[in-house]
Amino acid sequence: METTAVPNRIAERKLRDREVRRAQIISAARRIAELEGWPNVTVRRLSDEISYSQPVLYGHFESREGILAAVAIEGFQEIGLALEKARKRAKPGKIVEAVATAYLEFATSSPALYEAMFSLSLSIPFADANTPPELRFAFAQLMELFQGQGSKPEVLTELFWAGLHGIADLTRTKRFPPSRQKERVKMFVELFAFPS
Amino acid sequence: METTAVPNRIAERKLRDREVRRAQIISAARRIAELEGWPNVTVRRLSDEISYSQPVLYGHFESREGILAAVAIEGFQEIGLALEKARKRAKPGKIVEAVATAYLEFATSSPALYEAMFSLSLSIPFADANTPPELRFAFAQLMELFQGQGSKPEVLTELFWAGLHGIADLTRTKRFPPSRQKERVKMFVELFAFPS
DNA sequence: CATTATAAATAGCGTTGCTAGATTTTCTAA
DNA sequence: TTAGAAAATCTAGCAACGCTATTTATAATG
Repeated sequence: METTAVPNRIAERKLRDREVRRAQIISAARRIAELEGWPNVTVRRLSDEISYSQPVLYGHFESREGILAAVAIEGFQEIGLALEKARKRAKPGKIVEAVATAYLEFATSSPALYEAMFSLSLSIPFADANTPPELRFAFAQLMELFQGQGSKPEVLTELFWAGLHGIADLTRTKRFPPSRQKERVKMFVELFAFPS
Repeated sequence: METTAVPNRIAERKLRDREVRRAQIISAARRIAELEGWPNVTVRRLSDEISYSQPVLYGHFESREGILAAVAIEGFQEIGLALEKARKRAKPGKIVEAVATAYLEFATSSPALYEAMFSLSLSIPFADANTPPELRFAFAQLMELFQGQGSKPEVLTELFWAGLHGIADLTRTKRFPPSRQKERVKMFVELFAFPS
């Protein structure tokens, strides 16, 4: 019973090490992307950051795109939690405003992460059975807002999401001047606060 | 008077030829992008399509990105015209709906072009003095819709644009199922039809 | 300790955007 | 008409990219 127990502990340690390294890769990718942009997140650069040779990365991810996809999923996890927190802490009547603000705050404070989630065209399945739970959870937070009222909460949620994403994306790509952001959010919230 | 007239005609012809080739490059880029995606639009591939060597392309554009930027500007020109047409032909009371539909129709029918305009992060200046006129014109078409009513037509226009872009982008990247598109447009238009 | 299994590194392939330098074509002027 | 200048174009190659077959080093096993 001990001759098998030792190999188990070793195997477990190896697994832990693997996870640590995987996390390091994702973390390095995020950091570089946020500081220097996604084109600077090369496989060579990442292997340098974690002090391993390139092929090691391919033991963790299928391809460079796989790394970006992992970052994106981490992003969906985080935005989901941020939206949930905003929704639960908001005063009644200010819920829509709080969630909208949280969404845009997330996009503004981590533009490269937001870019990975939406703009880099990664092949993450969405509205089907293989959709990662992190994505479902994030979308569910938006759905909560329009659950009671109206006849088509799904469509309304989609429009709310589309509006927020549009603002975030056009701001991120410098189409919108950041100066009017407050006004924009105010008017946007009014549109969705009481959709007769 | 003739010794100078002849060189002029030659110079003019050369200029015409240059323009033709420039247009060929842009056209080939659009075609390939729409059929095979932007990653397949390589400088080698383009030089092949126009039957010239690679360096010739760099006599027309500063870089590969410069070619994509030219495609994007062509796209803004076209969407501007499409929106204007929709606005002018629409029945009174149906103007917002007509423009919204035209916008989404444009994005759906030329997804790669739309991607070049918005998703590929090209450095086209926007809200400053160097903004290309094609962009100003396109945005002006949206502004027309909310000119009379409300106190802040600019902000309202931005929100309308953001909403349309959000729908277009999330549909293009498979976040939204195309099935509910009609419903989405209907509800979206209602939100903006009478913003008290 | 010898052997086997596993983990990691080296080295290199094919492709990319881009460009210096050689070459050809075109125009100018004697 | 033709020699020389100017302009246009091509050839060939660089550095960097994603990715991988093969070799080498490390670790676990009997």
